Amino acid sequence: MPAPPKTSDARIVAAARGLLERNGRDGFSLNDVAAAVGVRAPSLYRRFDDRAALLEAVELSLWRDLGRSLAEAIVSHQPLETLQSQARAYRAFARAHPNGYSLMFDVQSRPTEEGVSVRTDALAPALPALTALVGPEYSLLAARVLTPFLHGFVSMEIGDAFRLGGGLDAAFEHGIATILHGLARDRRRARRSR
Amino acid sequence: MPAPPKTSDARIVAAARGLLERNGRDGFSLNDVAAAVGVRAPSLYRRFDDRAALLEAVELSLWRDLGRSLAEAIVSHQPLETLQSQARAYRAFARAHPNGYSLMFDVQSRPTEEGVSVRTDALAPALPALTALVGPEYSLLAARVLTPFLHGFVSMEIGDAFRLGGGLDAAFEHGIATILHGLARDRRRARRSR
DNA sequence: ACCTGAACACCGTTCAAGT
DNA sequence: ACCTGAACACCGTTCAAGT
Repeated sequence: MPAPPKTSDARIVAAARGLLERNGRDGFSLNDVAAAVGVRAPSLYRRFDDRAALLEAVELSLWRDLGRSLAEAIVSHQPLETLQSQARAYRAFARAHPNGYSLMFDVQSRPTEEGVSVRTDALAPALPALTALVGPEYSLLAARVLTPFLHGFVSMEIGDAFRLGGGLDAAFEHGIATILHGLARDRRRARRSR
Repeated sequence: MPAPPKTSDARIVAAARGLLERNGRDGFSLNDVAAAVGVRAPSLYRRFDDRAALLEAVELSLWRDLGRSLAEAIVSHQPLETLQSQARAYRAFARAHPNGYSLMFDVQSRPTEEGVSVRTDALAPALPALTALVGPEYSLLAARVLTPFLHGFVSMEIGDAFRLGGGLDAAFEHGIATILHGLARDRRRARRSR
């Protein structure tokens, strides 16, 4: 007999993402997700292998949105200005979705192959400006200075780990400026010594 | 009637810390902790308010150990060398206790007042060298560049987020060098413009 | 004084039964 | 074809009962 679906993968992921953001990782339950899409928990298993698989789908959706934000933050032909704008977009994304952001970097679940490619795609919009700033042979190393700073700063901010007062906006701007200028200087030094 | 305790706070915390490291955050259970110290789960509630309180005690023990590592890493009177040594100690600590480290920065649980002071104490051994490098009025800002980089780098490393190959040791050393030189340069510029 | 079994509410997950 | 109630194992947590 016919039995039309009551919901869809996309609706489930959207509901799960909203609930995760509202209730936090520890308050997230499949019962709530099922109820939010008008279904019972066992029905979710027709579409997702298990809780971890559903959370991974949420994670992928978050990475895609971050990639979109970074692409939209390309505001100039000046690599320095674009990278600053993208750094601000990155921070704004994390502050807008703190629980989602911490899921994106959750240590407990290793990224799958799809996860790896979605992450690579998400950060790709920042590569042209970074390469323009530091040169192609140096961009991977530079990314491994900039990205850790960004991730570390926003995850500490989200986790309330900055406790000694002072404006975080200014600290962030200063950190970005210090790092970007330091990276650009590294390149000049490498050139000179060649 | 007398009833001597079968265990102690310290033994419970030690067992919990070992189990957390072995089984991960999601595999951590009070039943396992109780079994490890020869007791039943309800007995743990005499000593800790709940699961969150026990995990917080584990977290505090980890922060104290990190502080000890950073203090032992003071190897020179040269601030640059000491900070590099401490950065390596920080990374080594995170790699030695990946599940513990991610608990220390877990976004889900806000730090308590005791948590705040233990964190401050843990990072204190790095302050003299940092102040010597960048000057007292600039050390907070500098800490907010260096600490995020350290935390971001090691949490990405632990979470397997560096996927494009290349040696992570070299990337870490390079990042530290770039940031420390950048911070020192900031100070010189600030001096000159005064 | 300290520990425990039993009970409760709530999980994630499976599966046979329903339509 | 899709959904569900019932069941299972496993949680964290409470508490009256044991010694």
